[in-house]
Amino acid sequence: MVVNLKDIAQRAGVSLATVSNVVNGYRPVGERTRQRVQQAIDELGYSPNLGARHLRRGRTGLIALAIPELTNPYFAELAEIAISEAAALGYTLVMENTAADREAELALLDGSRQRIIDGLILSPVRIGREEVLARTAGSPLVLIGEGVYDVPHDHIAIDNVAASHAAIQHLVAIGRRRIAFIGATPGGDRQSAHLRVRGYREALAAAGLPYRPLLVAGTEAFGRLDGMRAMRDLLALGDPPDAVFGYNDLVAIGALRALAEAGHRVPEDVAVVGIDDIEEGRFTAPTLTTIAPDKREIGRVAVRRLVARIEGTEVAGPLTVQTPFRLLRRESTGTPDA
Amino acid sequence: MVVNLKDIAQRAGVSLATVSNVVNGYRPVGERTRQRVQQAIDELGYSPNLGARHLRRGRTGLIALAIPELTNPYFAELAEIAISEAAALGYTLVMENTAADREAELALLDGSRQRIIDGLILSPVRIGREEVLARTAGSPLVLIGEGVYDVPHDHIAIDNVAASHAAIQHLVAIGRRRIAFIGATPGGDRQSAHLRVRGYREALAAAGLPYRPLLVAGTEAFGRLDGMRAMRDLLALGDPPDAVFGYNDLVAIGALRALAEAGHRVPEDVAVVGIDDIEEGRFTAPTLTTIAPDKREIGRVAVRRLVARIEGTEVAGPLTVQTPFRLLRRESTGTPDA
DNA sequence: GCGCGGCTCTATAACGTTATACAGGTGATG
DNA sequence: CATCACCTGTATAACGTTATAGAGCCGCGC
Repeated sequence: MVVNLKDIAQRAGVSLATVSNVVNGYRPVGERTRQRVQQAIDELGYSPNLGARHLRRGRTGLIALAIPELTNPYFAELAEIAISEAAALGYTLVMENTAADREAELALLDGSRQRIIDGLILSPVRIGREEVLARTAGSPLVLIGEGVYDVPHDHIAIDNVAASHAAIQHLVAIGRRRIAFIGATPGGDRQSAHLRVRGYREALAAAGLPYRPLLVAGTEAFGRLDGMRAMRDLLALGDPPDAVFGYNDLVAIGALRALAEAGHRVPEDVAVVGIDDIEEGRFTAPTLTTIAPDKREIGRVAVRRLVARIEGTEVAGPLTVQTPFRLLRRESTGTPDA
Repeated sequence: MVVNLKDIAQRAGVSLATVSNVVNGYRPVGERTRQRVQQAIDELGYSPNLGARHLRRGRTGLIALAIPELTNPYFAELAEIAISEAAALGYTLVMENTAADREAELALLDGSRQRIIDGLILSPVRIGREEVLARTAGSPLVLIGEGVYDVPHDHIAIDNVAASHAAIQHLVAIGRRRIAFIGATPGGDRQSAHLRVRGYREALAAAGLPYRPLLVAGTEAFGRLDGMRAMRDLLALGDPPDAVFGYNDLVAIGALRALAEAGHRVPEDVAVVGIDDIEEGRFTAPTLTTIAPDKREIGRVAVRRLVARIEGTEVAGPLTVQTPFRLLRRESTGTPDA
């Protein structure tokens, strides 16, 4: 049997409204009656019907986290953090899988889906500034990752150019000169790829190294398979690279596999660096040097900002938050950290 | 502005109830009026308020998938499948992370959480038959994975004993004699570990090989780190194994890492097999032989069964469904499939 | 011509909650 | 002693939907 407010009210001999006030403290209740009501709640085991509450309040208590692929460990780790953070704030997080599909992202931005969620955390991949600005749905939106949008929404991300720059700088520091990049997008439609290429070029220039277009490999997607294929192509060049920087850890891990298959030693012949610090990279042979974003920070700030917007709480700080990152040196660049 | 049934009714010049009937076809509506209403819906862009609908219907349209860890790629892949299957059936799937915690699993089984979801798909880890039977919450429950429960709920899983047996059989077939198992639980509290050890012992016996307790390594959890540590311990034995079967792919991948660090060749010195067929295993060096469960089938059947129970539809077949699996031979056992 | 069944559509009462307006009682104040 | 403000608690109207009961209309059969 399901217990509702009316049952409690009868049991405690008070009105419906009083019970409601005890439950959510909207208005003060005398100490004696409060105790009687509380006792009735405990005895009957009441928990509010969220559907009804949400109908009345106009909110559902649900927020969505939309990511391009759950099977990318980076996003799985991020989701795990966001789920627990949301739960701590009294919200339930539902995952949306956009599959890096433009239509899916657009549908989320102003779709009917919105009727059920109070707010959306979106990791956009295929859409840009215009699409975000054209958004009609009223519920709060927080963007994570990717590029620079300059839109009236919170945006949490690392500085992609600086992160890429740091990775290349490290490769230069260990003496590499022919450094390749895997994971540029032909059409330039993934902003973060564009930014990471920019950091790559800036770092090369800063080190006085030439920019060789042949060493920049485009990929269709950003998984292990893409990295492996691109690495094979690079190895087929007359003068192959002595280092590779992957768009993310998955791509870099695919490159590791291609290098192993072709009999090249890592890092002696080719050094490899990725981005994301997924756990997998701590167990590859060799272990993978990577740029580690602060996933916990990203997940927490994104959820907190969103909830603050939903509840109309004051939010401190600028719209765009750049979260810190650091370089983790492992075997794939030959110089593991202590 | 948010459009509701009343707006549509006014616009189309019909009653509220008629619009509702057009929307969800509860009762027949004349062709002419249906068209007028449909046109109004299209023009004003109506989508139902799910909170209100759910309050009225007594259902929320939400189902939960509770798994021990989202960062295990096996579960991430499974979740991706379940999410899309649920969406296809008109349900929204929310993820619950039990973190392999007994209290969390119990709370899900009969907790207040239930008020918001219509049904639960649970991958139990720390609870057994009694706890499931003691469940008080009324909403449907579907179990996935793990052991044999014999409870009045649908249960989707592979035959763990047979799967384990098949893996060992393969190792025997390629000539291995000292076969270790990594991922037994000391207390025996994870049922599937128990079953996989049983399959291991049965296969050894069938091959006329002795059961050596020293070659069965327990682990705290079932991640890469656990596998790595256990493998190190096995290598420290006076007479190390010539093959290893991991509780899952993650454990096996940890073992691969330990073997590489210690300078052992795989598969020449030690062959390695896992279970789960996570994508990662197709890119390790060497690639990982594994038992591949049919994840798509598991995810689909679990969601469909649950939805059928929720909606009171007739369900064919027995409560316990054993989904198929197959052995994928890769480099870590030296005999890749064609 | 009248009654009756069948077909559309309408009016309305829930579902369980929260917020508003109001009522009753008490203590302080003029 | 009357008045007023305050504090607790109550009655009730929403929120947007669906399901039930019933009303109007038309055609058919006697």
